[in-house]
Amino acid sequence: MTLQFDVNTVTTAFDTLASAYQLPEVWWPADDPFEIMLGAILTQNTTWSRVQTALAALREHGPLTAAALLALDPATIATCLRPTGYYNQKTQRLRDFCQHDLEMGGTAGWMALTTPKLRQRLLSIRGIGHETADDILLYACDRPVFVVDAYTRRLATRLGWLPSAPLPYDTVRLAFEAVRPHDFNSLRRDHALIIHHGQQHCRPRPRCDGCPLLAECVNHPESAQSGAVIAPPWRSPND
DNA sequence: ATCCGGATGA
DNA sequence: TCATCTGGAT
Repeated sequence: MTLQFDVNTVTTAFDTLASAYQLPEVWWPADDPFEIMLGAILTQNTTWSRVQTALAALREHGPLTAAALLALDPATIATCLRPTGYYNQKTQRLRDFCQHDLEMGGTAGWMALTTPKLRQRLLSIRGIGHETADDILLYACDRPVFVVDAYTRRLATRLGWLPSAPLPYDTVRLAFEAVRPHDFNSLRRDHALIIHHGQQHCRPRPRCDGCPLLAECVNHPESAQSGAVIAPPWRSPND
């Protein structure tokens, strides 16, 4: 199929989403950058509400700082992280991250690095992959990066922007960064819009009723562009 | 490709 | 009961 990934197509879609959804002014609320970093690690493969529960539980045992968290018994941390799932794994990851935070000299140390160096350093930490690193860059460190998550890939594939075969993370990130504004506020909004849209309509099993992007979705029969498509894979079993 | 866990809502 | 959840390491 012919892919359409040009600035006009992408801009139109984001503008449509922005008109369709009212998002909270602050998408990622937190008291400080360190708390955002913790949240970025804990939110892997879980819901945001469960991360909030876990962070609240951690706060019961002391301030959310690297030193205070490392002073806690790992079993205590694990109990707090239980609602987020993978609690043993995440306890280790959280402690690893706290160790790195201390070595960096805290938030000021992170902020002093250039974006490429910061990303490189984050990716070297066990438990921080591309998506988590970019969440931290964008939301904790105010860097203009486009975060690529499962929602992004799913939406872009269904819209006909990306091939169904998975592309490397940075390939997708750079493709979006080439067509989106390079300021962190815009990119935060983009990410928030994609997540919200992915939860409301473009779910693993899509809810196309009322989807604001129907007209631009090559995978939808009612779309003006539906001629470009292959059989929508998710329609085969039932539905 | 598989493992790592459990809460929540439909 | 089933689907989904702001992934990463092996």
